[in-house]
This record gives sequence, structure tokens and C-alpha cells, in this order.
Amino acid sequence: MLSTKYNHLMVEEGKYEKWLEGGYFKSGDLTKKPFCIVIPPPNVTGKLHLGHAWDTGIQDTIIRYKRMQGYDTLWLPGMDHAGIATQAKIDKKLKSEGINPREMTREEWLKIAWQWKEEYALNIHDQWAKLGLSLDYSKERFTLDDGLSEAVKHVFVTLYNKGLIYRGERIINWDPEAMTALSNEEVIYKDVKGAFYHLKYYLEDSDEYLEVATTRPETLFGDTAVAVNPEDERYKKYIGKNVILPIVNKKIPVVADMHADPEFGTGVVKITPAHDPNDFEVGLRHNLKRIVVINPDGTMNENALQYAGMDRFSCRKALVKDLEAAGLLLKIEEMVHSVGHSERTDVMVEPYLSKQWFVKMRPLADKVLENQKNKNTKVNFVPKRFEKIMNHWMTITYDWCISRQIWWGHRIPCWYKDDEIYVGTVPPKGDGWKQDEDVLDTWFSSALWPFSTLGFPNSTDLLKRYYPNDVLVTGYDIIPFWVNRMTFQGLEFMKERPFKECLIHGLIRDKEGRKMSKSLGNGIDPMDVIEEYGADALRYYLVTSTSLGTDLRYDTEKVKATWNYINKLWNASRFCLLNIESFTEKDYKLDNLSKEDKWIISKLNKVIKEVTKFMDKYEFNNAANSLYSFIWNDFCDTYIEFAKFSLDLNSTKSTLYFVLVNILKMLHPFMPFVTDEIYDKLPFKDATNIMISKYPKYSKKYLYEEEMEVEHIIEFIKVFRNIKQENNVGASYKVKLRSDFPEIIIKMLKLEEHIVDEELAITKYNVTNNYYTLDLYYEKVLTKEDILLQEKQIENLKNSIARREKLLSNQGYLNKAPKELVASEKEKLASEKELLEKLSK
RNA sequence: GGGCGAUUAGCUCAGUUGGUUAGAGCACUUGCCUUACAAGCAAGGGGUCAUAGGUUCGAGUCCUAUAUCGCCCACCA
Repeated sequence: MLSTKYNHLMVEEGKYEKWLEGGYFKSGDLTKKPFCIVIPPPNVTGKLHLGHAWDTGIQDTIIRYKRMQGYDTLWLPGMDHAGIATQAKIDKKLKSEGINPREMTREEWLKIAWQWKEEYALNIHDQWAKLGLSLDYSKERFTLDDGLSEAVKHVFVTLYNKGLIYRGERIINWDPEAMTALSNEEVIYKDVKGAFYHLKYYLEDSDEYLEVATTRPETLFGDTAVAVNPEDERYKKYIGKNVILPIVNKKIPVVADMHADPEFGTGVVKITPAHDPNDFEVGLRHNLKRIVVINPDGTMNENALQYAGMDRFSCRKALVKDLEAAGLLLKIEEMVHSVGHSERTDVMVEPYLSKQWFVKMRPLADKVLENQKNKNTKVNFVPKRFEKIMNHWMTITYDWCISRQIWWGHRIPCWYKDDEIYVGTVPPKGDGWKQDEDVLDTWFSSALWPFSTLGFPNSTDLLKRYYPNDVLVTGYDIIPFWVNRMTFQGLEFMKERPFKECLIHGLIRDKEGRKMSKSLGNGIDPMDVIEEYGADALRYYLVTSTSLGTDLRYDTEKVKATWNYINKLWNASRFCLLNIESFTEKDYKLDNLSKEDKWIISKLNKVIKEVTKFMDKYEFNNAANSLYSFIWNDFCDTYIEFAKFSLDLNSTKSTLYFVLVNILKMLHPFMPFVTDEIYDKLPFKDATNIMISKYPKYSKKYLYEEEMEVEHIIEFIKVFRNIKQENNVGASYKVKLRSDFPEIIIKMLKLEEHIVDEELAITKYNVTNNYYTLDLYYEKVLTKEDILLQEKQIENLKNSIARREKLLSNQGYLNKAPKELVASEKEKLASEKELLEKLSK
């Protein structure tokens, strides 16, 4: 039997192991229809956070629902090597141990990295277990495992051969901390206080100068021209002349280029082709030299003359000081401008000329845009509005820089020998070939996740059965990084969308609406929440408290409220179990049912219909709310109270059992642990475990036509209690029944000892809901307040009647409103009028 | 500059083809230890649905402006 109070620790203890032993998470029953979700692989850098709990909670809810509906569900687990992030963490750890990671050999370092990965993978497995996720571990993958590496190589080589991957010298975003190139998506723009430095660039052999404004004076060592707009009257005369580059004292030309905006700054732009993407383009147009002045680690190189070796920011300071001393600094204008920062290391990225590998995006993106126009083959976003984000990104896309100068990742399958280049899935034969040192962007492998995990590039049975995936669940923040890229790679290599539906949830914020972050110290460890309130409470709260796509403000009070809800379920179950302990399958029959039995079953039936509808639309909040009010209000507060008067009847026991089983099943996807515990205690059941039991189905046979009769009984009980309390009627009162009263009302209100036949000469109150009427007699003189109260009741009624009469006299309403609505309005009006008459007799 | 979202009770949020007098949890008031649950039960108070127009028989819901907050994208010499 269940203990008197819900104890989440005891309930959740050992359950996950039991599920694993039962093999319930395994996919592969070919007699069933397949349903597949691949997990967004968490990074092997650390612990799972609340966002993961939310994301995976949603997926497990879907998977458990589908599994109970009879699908062959594959929820494929896996992890991401997370190149830069993981390497940064490992390096940091090594440094803290006094080891310089760059002095290690690549092989030595990788050995440590794999140890790290094993350690963190264990953590993550442990956390998945705590969360109760029904993942099929027999199919688990890692982005760096052999199979996935094959897929990566295959994709790289194929795209290369198609001309969709190329190597070239471009301005890329350089992270001087991690010392690697980044893609545009890995750069986060932040507003920072900076300055506009106005410098004098003297014209050759002249006292005249051009005023050049720059935010990055230290790049002037790489200037190879200054540009003015060809239409700019102020500067037309200087075009073709030379200016003297300050400090460097070198001649550079004044060129005419549209890039210079006469409206912006001074209208004169210094051109540094090696350190600015726009200047790079200008340089191409004017055939300018590209001079790199910064080292990969962010220090100045020899081109910076006496500043060589200084950090880029120290150099800026020193240089400005020297310029000022030389009279070359006109003014410093403070300004706030947005500067790119590395997503992972948070240092300012440096636009940097460098030879990197790129994916040519235009043809791939066009395929996505084309495919999204086809209703039957597109990726369907839920909520729909997120489709625009993908479309927008695909429209404006630029080539994707995929090479990274780190060690942790897929090595680029390209070999060099003198001037020869070889790209292939296996190393070239012969001596002297040297493989490219770089690895691929982490997202290059993540982009293949929906099919690389299923055996691609081989045409496996798994791939045939589970691709495209049915659903992908992720946050809106990684649509550009991941969803977009999976989509174009899926279309390119599988000729089909990677998943039919893409569910987008929001971000978790703290109670004040701020992002959870380490620097704010407002992060919450899901494992602590599980310890305090249980995984069921956490999951239910996360999955059901917002509609998809919106952010969630994490509120401990709500987790607590969820715990109370589970405790309520626990106790209701306890009540049921206490009364059906010796109940057997033979006794279980849904016949000879009372009105109340039929009523709750009918209500349950409607809830099944509603919950199923909501679940199918992924509206978990609505599904859960509908279940909540049924369980708490209809089942616990009403039916169980009714049932207490007929617990000896088989019909009551059967009804209790029937309702309990069905609510347990519907709750199971949201709170797997506690529903398993209770289901297990049932005297008999339809499956060895609730997670493989059959999901409830709506059935017309449970409809109860006289449902309203019971509703009227419930309503009367409420009216009576209300009047009793509002009028301060104590324990001694009498009632005279004026209509036929069902036993259940008399029992519920405990009226037996209060019933009299005659009229009494004490305060009388006519209690009615127009279906049941009684006179309530009690010892009290009617005060002015009481009379006011009665008057108020009458007034409310009059107002309501007036409103309805007006509505029903409106010809437009009568003509256009649905018939049922009009009929029910009429009925209500009649009943209100009748009630008014009685009250004001 | 372009786009998206939010604005509903003191707080956090539902309200998905426009249809009774707008809901929930928490908080609040009153009365109850009624043997499933006091982490509970019973009853109650609390909202001009951001503002202004419009469409409609009927608007929290649709349209047009405006305001405030948040996010995304682009630009930023």
C-alpha cells in the first residue's frame, strides 16, 4: 500500500534501472509504425542545465505518448564533441595544472581529451537517468565516433567534388584566445564603448591633410589606401594623389570607391584589406596589397614596427599617445559601437585575412527555400512563425567558414604535397603527403546528425526506417546554427527534409526574466531541483507551463505547486487503492452504474478526447491543464466525495479503478516515475509496465446523456454551502425540502437530521438553483446586511436577465449566431426569470 | 534601419478557426484537523484583457495606428 505522503526520493529510486532492465526503451519492433526523434546532442563540456531538462523533457513526453499509442519509438541518444568549447575547457584545466597544452603533441593532447570525454559522458548519462529519459541506448552515438567520422568525410569529399566546398583566402572572424577561425554565427555582437579616432593623413609633399576616422587605429600599419566616395565634391580633387601613412611614413594612394559613405564619419576611410571585410572588397577592386599586422594570438607582428609584440589593445593605447605627440591626432570622439565577440571565449574577434575552407552556401540554401514552398515536403515548424527565421537566414546566407585551427574535431580530409592537393575519404598513396592540420567546425558534423546517427553514408535499414525523423525539438536560439544546417545537408544528401516537424521552445530565464548565466550566478542545477522536488515535478513544470516558442521564467514556487499536485494524485490513488485492494479482474465491470459513476466516466471520456487532441498538436500546457482540472475538481473534489457513500458497491469500485487507470496513463508522459509506482500497485493491470500499456481512447459508449442532471446536483450543493456560509448559518438549522431531492445531495450536505416537514417561524431562506429548492430555517434575525445581500442577488439576476433579453432581441444575433447558442441563451433566460420570481415572492 | 514576440488578477502564465458574465497556480479573506490528502477541504474577494480608432449581431481574439519591454537580423571606416 502507498505511504500516506508522496515521497519523490523513494518513488524515483531504482525506477530507471528497472525500465532499462525491462528493455522498454528499445526500438525495432517492425510490426509497429516507426516514430523517431534524435536528441539534440549535449556538449561533452559539462553538466546539463535546466534548458536541457526542458528540451529533453518535451521529447520524452512525446516519445512516451507515442510509445503508449503503439508506435515503434526510437529516441536516439548521443553527444557532441563541441570542438572549441571542449578544447577551451581542457586547455584551461591543463594550464591550471601548470601544463602548456600547445607544447604537447597533438596525439598526447587528444589522449587527454578522450579521457575528458569519457568522464563527462558518464555525468551526462547519470543526469539523463535522473531525468527518467526513455532513450534507446543501444543506438547511442558520438559525433567523433568512427561511423559519424565516415559520414563527415563522405560529405566533405562529395561537396568538394561538386565544387560546393573550396579553400580560399578571405577575411574571417578570428578568435585570438582560442586562436582559430569562427563562422559568422559564432560571433556575438555586443555594444561596447569605443572611440572614433580622427587622424591626420598628410597629402604627399603638402601641408594639406585628409581627416580619417577609425575605431581601430592599430590596423593603420596595414593600410594600403584611403578611399573617398567618387561623388564627394570635398575630396574629388585628391583622387589619384598619395597620402603619407602616419608613423609608418609610407605613401599610399587615395582611391575612389563607393564603399566610402560621405555621410559617415569624415567621408574618408582608411583601407586595410587584411583586417576588414569591406576593405578586403575595396582592395580587390583597386588591386591593393594586403598587409597582415596582427599575429594569431592578438599581438602585433613585425609590420607594426616598434609596436611589434605588443597586445593589440596595448598597441592601440601606445600608438594613440604617439600620434598625439606627433600632432597627428585631431580628436577622440567617444562612441558606442557594436563589436563582435567570440561565442565561446568572449574575446573580441579580429577580422583577419586567412586561408580557410568554406562551404558555398547559395546553391544549398536555394534548395531549402525551394523545398519550404512545398507543403508536403517542407520542415513544419511549431509554432509556425519560426519558419521565417530559417527562410530569412537562407536568403541572406554567406559562405560558411568550416575550418578551425584546433585539435578536437574531425580532421579535414585533405592532403598536400608540394603544389598538389588531394581530397578524399582515405589518405592518398605514396610518400610526402601531409594532411591539413585543421579540423572542421563542430556544426559541420552536427548538421548530419539526423542521418549520420542512422548509418549514413551506408544505406542501412535503420536509415530507411527512421529517416526522415518525425520530430526535432530544440530552442529558437540554435535555429541558425543547427536546424538550418541539418535542413540543407538533409536535402542535399538524403534528398528529403531531415524531420517532418520542428518543435521550437524558448529559453529559460530567472524569475526576473534574465538569462541564466554563470556570471550572474542565477543558474539552477536541475539535479538540485530533482533532489528537492523530484524529476516528475520538475519535468511536469517545465513541459506544461508555457506554450511552445515562448520563454519560461523559472519559478521554484511553481515546482512546489507541482509537487503538491503530485501529492494530490498520490493521495487520490491511495484512496482508490485502499478501496479496491481485494478487488479482482473478475469483479471489475462497468455496469449497474449510478448517475454519478456515469457522470465521471463521461467526463473522463471527454478529457481523453481533449488531451489526445492537444497532445497531437504538441499543446502540452493545454493537455495538462485539462487533465489537472479533471483530476482535482471533478475526480477528487466531486466524484470521490460522492463515492464515499457507496464504497461497498462493485460499480463504485470499478469506476474508481477505471478512472484511476486512465488518469495515470494520461499523466505518464509528463510524470513517468510516480505514475509507474502507482500503476504497479494496482490489483490488476493491462501491461507489465505503464510505459508500454495502451494509451486511453475516447469512446462513444461512455457518453452519458443525463450528464446535466449530475451537474445540477453539484451546482445545488455549491449554492447551498455558499448561502449557508454567507449567512453565517451555524450547526443548528432546519430545512424543508420543496422538490424531489436525490439521496446524494442529502448525504453530501448531511441534511438527514435537519429535515422538517412544517413551516417554521424563524428566519427562512429560500435556497434554489432552479432544479432543487429547499427552505433553510435558522436562528437569526435578518439584518440590514442580509437583506442587502438578498437584494444584491436579485439585482444581479435582473441585470443578467436584461443582458440576455437585449441579446435575444437583437435580430442580427438571432440570424447569425449558431442555433445551439441561441437556444441555450433562451433556456437560461427562462430559468433566470423563474428564479427571480421565486426569490422576490 | 528590417523583422518577430510580449503587454490579461498583487505575481507567474493559459485563453489556437471571433460566441455564455475572461481562467489557473501562487498570494489574499472567512470557516473547517469532514479517517485519501491541513503540502488539505469548503466558501469568497480581486481583471475598463497596454492605449486609440475600425470591422462585426458579437472582439482578449481580426484590422490600423501608438506606447512600453524583450529578442533576432543587418549596418557601424
